[in-house]
Amino acid sequence: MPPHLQIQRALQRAVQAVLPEADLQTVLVRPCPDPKFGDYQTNALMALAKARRMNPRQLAADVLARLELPNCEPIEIAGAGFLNFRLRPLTMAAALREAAAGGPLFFEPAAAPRVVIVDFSSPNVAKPMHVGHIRSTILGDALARALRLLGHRVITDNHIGDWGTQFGKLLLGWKQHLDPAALRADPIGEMERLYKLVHTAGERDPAVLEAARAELVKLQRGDPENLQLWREMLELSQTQFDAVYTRLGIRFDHTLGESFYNPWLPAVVDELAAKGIAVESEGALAIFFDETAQLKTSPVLVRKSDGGFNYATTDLATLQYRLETWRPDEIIYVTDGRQQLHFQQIFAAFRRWRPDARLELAHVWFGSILGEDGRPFKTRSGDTVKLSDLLNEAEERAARVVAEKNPELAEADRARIARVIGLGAVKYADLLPNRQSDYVFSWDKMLALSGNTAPYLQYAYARIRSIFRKGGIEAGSALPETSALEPRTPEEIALTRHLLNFGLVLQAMAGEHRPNYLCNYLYELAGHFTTFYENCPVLKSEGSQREFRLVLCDLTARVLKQGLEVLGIETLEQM
RNA sequence: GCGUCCGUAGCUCAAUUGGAUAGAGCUUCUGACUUCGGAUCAGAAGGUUGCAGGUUCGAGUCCUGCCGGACGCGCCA
Repeated sequence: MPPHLQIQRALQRAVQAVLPEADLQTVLVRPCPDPKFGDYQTNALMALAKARRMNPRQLAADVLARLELPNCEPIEIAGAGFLNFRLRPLTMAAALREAAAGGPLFFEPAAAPRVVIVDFSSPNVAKPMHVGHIRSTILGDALARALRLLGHRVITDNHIGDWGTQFGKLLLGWKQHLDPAALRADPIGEMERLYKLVHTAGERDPAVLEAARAELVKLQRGDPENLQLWREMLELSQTQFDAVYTRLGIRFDHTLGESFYNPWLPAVVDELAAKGIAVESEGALAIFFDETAQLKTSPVLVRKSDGGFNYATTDLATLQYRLETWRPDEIIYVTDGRQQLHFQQIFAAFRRWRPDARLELAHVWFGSILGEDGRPFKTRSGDTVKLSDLLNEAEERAARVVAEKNPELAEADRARIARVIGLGAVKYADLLPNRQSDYVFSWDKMLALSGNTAPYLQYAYARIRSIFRKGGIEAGSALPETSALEPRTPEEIALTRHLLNFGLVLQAMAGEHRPNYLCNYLYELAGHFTTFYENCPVLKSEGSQREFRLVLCDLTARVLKQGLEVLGIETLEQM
């Protein structure tokens, strides 16, 4: 078991002995902000004391008296009531050995795995995937990977936008203005052109809008011709989506679009009406809320006055289907922050509809991508940047740098390396900022290859692999005794301390759905490694010191690799 | 009007959700030994955390007011 969990559990037992009614979920340890205080600390006792009007230092003393931690140096109470823990060198050595011997890298897989559905990406049919889709796609994929690594059963589902009013305009455009050659050359581009054509015409001529609406009604009633065309649009779009996902290394367990749930919509609405949850309002069927100030601002419609259904209806039907099909413990929706009200409405409606369901619902939202002018992102022509163009540019820029830095590599290797570096840079740039901040899109920032970027982490990894190549050593081939694994120099100690925190950070990332925690951890890890690398020769050292340093290098490489893997980023032996 | 989120170094962003001296990258400047990859490293410079109050052992974080911005608010998804 990783040391921080040993401390945390001992601490929780001691707290329970002193304050039997305390919520142990709040009793957590974390890394010390400054090594001079120790390796780990807790500030939970101060919060517990405050809530009970107790003297925090007295509470700390009482807990301390019941705390048994043979793996730590004597524990001190500091400041207003912090407890600081310092690991004995042999404890660090034992933790390193456990991981080096093939155990988990400083984390403990979940004892009780949860079933978690991650709903992300969700592009729309007949539209190109643009930079706006990248955040949901990459963020959702990283969260799914983190939860999987921690031992949970993760189900990913791409809830694509394959139904709705846009198909009226698309069908009309397809029937009147389709250019078959253009469709073969660039299906999405052609469908987008058709949609815009009808949309613009509709703004001037109400008859066009009426014709589009008629096509939509025909589709919804199951007209064979329109259904056939709709399926064709779907298939063309799916091909494009798949190309992007393959490139990004992302796969979904399921792709159940909105249309999949059509058969259940009437029954869902009937049940909501029968239970009195949804009520008649201005000809439509609506659910009103008063749970929070935000929910009071507006009701949600589950049936329009013309009898049609909308977004909320589909989402409720989707919830029901997922609940019955997969029995999840949690569903995570990864979408734009503009949908916050919508998801609060869905969640609140669900609670009333299925009050007994033990299901956690999380809306993991992210900020908008803005242009350099600080306004929502558009290029000068008014179109957003296509995702495929962004990825192309990333690979091209990386290829230029690879050619410059490492011209002796074979051409085929260079292309593969440039691909890994370019895609890594894009993904990392997207995962690094706090997801809730709006961010300003910039080619140079998105595609930067130095500083706090994926290539910096990949470079640290490649350097370690280079040490093993140069020394003719197989990583993990000879594992020294625990006594030989005690860090001694300041650089060794700093690197070891940081390695030990990998599990803690993974847990925090998964718990709060924030991949930037892991990005920052890995960046700091690479920084500690580089400092170690500058100051502590590995291959030229001797005896047990050499063995220890090789283990440290190997573990650093493995944590970097696994951490990057969680972010969906590949590593390279050479770059 | 109501609601949500935000305002931190010249620029782009962090700050483990109330913790100890607010940290990085980019930019600028100064350095790096015939030692494992210079996509690197060491150092310098850069701050009244929008403004004014309040809460407490302790506030960038919580509360109130103001200034500024983005977004959302019944028949789109």
